[in-house]
Amino acid sequence: MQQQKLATIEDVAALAGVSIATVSRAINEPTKVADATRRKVTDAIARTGYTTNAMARSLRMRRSNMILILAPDVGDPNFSNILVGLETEASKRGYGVLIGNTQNDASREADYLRFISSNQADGLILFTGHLPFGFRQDGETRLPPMVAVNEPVPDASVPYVGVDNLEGARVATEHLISQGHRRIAFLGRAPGREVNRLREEGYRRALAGAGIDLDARLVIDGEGTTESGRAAAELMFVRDALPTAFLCVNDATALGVIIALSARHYDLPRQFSIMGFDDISFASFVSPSLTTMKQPRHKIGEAAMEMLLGLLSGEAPSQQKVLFRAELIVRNSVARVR
Amino acid sequence: MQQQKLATIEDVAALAGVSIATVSRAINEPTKVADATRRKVTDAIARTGYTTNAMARSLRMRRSNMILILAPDVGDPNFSNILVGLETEASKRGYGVLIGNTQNDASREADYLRFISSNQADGLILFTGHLPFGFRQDGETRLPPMVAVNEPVPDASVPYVGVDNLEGARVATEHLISQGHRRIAFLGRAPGREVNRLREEGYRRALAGAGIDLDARLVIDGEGTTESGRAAAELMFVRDALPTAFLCVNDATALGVIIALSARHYDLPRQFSIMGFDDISFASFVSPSLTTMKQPRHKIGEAAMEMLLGLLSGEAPSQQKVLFRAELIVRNSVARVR
DNA sequence: ACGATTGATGAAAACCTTTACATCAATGAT
DNA sequence: ATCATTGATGTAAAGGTTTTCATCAATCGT
Repeated sequence: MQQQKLATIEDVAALAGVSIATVSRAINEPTKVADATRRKVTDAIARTGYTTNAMARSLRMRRSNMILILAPDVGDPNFSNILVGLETEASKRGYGVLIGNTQNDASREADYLRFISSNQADGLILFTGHLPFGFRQDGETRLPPMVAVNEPVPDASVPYVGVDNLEGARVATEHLISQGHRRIAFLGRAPGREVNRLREEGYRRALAGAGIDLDARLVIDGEGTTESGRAAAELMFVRDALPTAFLCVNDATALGVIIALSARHYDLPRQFSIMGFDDISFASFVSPSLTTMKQPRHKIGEAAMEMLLGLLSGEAPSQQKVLFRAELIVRNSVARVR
Repeated sequence: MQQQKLATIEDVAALAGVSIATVSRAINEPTKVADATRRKVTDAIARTGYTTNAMARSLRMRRSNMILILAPDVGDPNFSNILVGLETEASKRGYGVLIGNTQNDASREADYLRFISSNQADGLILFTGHLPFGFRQDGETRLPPMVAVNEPVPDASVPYVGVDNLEGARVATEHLISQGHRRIAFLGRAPGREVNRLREEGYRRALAGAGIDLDARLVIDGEGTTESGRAAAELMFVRDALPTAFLCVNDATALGVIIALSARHYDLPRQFSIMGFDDISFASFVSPSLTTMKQPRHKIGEAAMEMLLGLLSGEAPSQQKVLFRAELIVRNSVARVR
């Protein structure tokens, strides 16, 4: 159809009056070719509009210089910023990225895995929090180089780059305590999810550190969605065990709490303080704007990609786990307790 | 390093006791091979764990069965749902997708374009609203098959799949009129942006259709961000020309308006009605929840991909422009005028 | 002045497929 | 019984690179 017969390395070689080997070298190892011929070659390249065929190159080199990013949902508010970091670092090192949107669907995961086994990608970044489906079956197949991000995977052999959730939650809780709060609820308990578990642990330690006894009725389950936040807040009213402040496992949950409390016509933050975690984009838009812990997403992306590319070039991972500190962002959803 | 010598078609052939040609046929055109041998081959494939090398295949076939999606920002709330539609249709037809996050950066666009010229992708989906950078220079280079989505590109030769903005804005405006509003503001005028222009035009036609004179002070510029929405609302107070209802060019703008009005302690929607466009995910979360026009994003994605794949197989595009109707979603941000 | 070293280049193999063409046996028609 | 047709399979070429090895000229050290 539209194949207008792209120029190949042979066309360039002919035009420049050299062999294809020389052209290849002029492109990839310019120092190994004499100045005069290099000029002839670059000239011929410009004239022909030659651009090297990535397929042929990958076939020969047995690697694609591509990284596959597996994400359950590219719409996730944490995703896009981390992605930019990943891309930045990858392109700096001559790699491209490829995004697979799995929707947590096993067959989609398996589909995307073929990118690896068919050499279309050399390494893997996992947002999914678990090994992709195809791998879980047979433990014996060698895992490709990969790095987890956003959510660690249970399999300990996969390095992880993320935020220090425990420490972050502790800082958040201490911030609330510093504002005089003693009855602080934790919304979003989910022992099965590593992130939630760690944030809860940070919360507990901060309370313990301040000598505050934990009221078990103030810890509510939730997976971290807005809806779960709303439901959790409602549940507190049903139980009639009210806190003065809500520490939410993430911003989405916090948003749900704000919605629930606004619907009950409370004056925020005067009557209740609310704290989130993540600092997703509209944490600053919602009203009251959300005091939260900010994940350094760009930096996380860069670090993860750097680690993966290191793995690819044979380096042993310096550490299995790289954690960045979350930063306290003070906005308007937390007030001093009355 | 981790290259443990993947099985090739030759290994399979040897194991099955046939030629590599037969293996290839058994995989790609199963009917052309006898049942007995086909069984032997599939068996051998299973035993070797063979998976066909996409690079070699693409090199030989001169196409990759990959589609490149160029998006300025994967975090855009409209993006992810359209993406799912694109992916669904692509994978149904044996294609994979590859996402390029351009950040509206010319050099990134050019980078990603090499995917096309180096045969790593066969076609292009554009979210960017313009031809990618490399193309704009030299008009003579043949454009690859591509389809625009979300935002049309000025170049008329690029087919477009999207929502009927004019009609949708008209319906939205008529909804406000049906609630008794006569002083309706339009926030987000930007004649240079096709989407904004069309929505404004729909607004104007609805007013004209209802015999309402347009008060020019009620039309405010804005590119469509939350911040622009907030600023536009503030500007109305400065001008002291207040409407009873705000038609916002999109939900992000509407959110800005809600923030501005809430900050001024107005009771919404009793004192002002607000309408958005797009139905992005948190339109239902914000308070008051947003009455808006819903884009059928999944359907748009599917249709766009279908059209692109049609182009790739040589079909002429049935139409240069495919528009879906937006659906009115009534929530709580619009009230009858008092 | 001569052999050894260096530097630049070319020939050809290898990477793994798909597919046009050839081959061969079996079937069908006369 | 013979010839044409069909169906299944194999052989080999082609797709565009990179890279090893060989070649050759020029430089260097003595």
